[in-house]
Amino acid sequence: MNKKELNPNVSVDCVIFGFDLEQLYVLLIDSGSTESHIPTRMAVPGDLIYDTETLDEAARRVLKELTGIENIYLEQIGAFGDPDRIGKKASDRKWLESIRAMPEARVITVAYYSLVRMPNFNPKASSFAKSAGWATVKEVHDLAFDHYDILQSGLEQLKRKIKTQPIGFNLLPEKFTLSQLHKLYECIYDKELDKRNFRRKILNLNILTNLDEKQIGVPHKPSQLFKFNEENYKKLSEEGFDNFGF
Amino acid sequence: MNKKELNPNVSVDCVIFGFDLEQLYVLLIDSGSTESHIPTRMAVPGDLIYDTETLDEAARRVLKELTGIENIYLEQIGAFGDPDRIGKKASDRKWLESIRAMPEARVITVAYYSLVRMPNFNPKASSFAKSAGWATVKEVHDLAFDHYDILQSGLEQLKRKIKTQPIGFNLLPEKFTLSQLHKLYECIYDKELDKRNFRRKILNLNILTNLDEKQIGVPHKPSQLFKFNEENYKKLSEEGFDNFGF
DNA sequence: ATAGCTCTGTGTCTTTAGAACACTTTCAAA
DNA sequence: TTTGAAAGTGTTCTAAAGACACAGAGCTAT
Repeated sequence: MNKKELNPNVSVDCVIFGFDLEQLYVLLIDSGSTESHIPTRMAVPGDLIYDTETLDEAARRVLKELTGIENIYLEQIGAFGDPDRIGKKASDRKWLESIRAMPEARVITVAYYSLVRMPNFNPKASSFAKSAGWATVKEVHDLAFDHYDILQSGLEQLKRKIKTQPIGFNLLPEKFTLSQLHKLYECIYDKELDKRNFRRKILNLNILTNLDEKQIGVPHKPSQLFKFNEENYKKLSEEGFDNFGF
Repeated sequence: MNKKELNPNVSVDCVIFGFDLEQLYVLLIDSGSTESHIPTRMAVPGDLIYDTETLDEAARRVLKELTGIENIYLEQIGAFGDPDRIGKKASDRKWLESIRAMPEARVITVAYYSLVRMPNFNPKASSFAKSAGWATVKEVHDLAFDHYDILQSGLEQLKRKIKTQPIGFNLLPEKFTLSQLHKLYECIYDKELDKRNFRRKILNLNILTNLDEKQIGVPHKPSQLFKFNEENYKKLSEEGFDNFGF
């Protein structure tokens, strides 16, 4: 890939969600500045696009560079194009100057969100991130540029999408318990869901395979382990199903 | 607005939906070429953006230039950025050469859809449209560039959105009958909906005001006229309502 | 060994919403 | 005044959502 093909007008930004079986997280990078007069700017990872790649490819490139993983659930949130979006805050401009050839150019960004299995990887530094780490979605109140808006849009879209498609499994280990799935939905909606009703609904969909395995080493009654049954889900959605109903 | 500020890399395209109380329409422009060896290219209206305007403003500018109307329901569909999206078809390139200063440049487009009252205006020629006219959504099978994909995405988003928000009223006259509203939903979903169930549901929402007026001059029992009650809808949505349930 | 802690796992009833279904009324036109 | 065309109106049945409480199994601490 030739650096000359970088398009200075269009970037992609990726809201990467993770779940540690307790809380919902988002992956943030920071400017890592050692100059104390430049406040650290937390942001979601992103990069300018190359003129030879599609927008989805650009997003996957950013994800791969940061996480090393290639097959990640990815979906576009939309385009963000306020002419002032990257220049509103002085501290943002400082950072931009350090990473972009044309820091003053207007940049339209196309935002994506993706869902990953948190334990699968440690985010690593990359060309666009001096350091990277997980923050709980709840604790994030301010981000560089318009990234807070982007995060909220991504979260809304996740809430909407997870009602009608089984994308939550991308956030869980391959083998998971019903309680963990239950907790995931509670975290995403930020509200309690009745345990029995939740279990009834999800089991009636018949899209989980009971592995006849149990948790080991837990200090309480061990739970059954399940995995997502893709075939049954396909059958279900071919019948016109479009609602998990949570 | 200064032409020098045109950004050659980013455009907006607008899928404009209309409803004539019988069918759902989309507004298309064509190249209007008189040279018979260049096939007419139907497309949704769009234009490159200026570097000083937001994406929404660019879309509204296109809408205003084409229709003369300013306050139009508008919502972003998303970004379309395949590197080949405008150069795949030879006939598209011919047209591009006639309207763009840099016809070979890669252009990412941000697509919007909007809902208008069809009888309110006649689309007029503009800087980007030698002629413009309505086509029923059903009869459209092929459009320039990736505009057919954009149309389908817009239609999907409309279907989704109209389930949870009262945006359909933007397609109807200010005063409308329940049958007209019913027909609108049937057209958008392309399937029959039970008349009595539809009326019951929509009336129970209490977001319509009965105007105590009747249709005049119709060759059958005249219908009550209603209008959308914005205040009641606001109350309803503040209570957390998010489902029309069709 | 046993008492206590913690999370798992299960069923019923009530309420609400959706789906199916047919006939009478009103107006204009012939 | 008859006819045609759409308006307007209720009930029943079925399916899903919501509310709700206690026994079981494994680990730990004493």
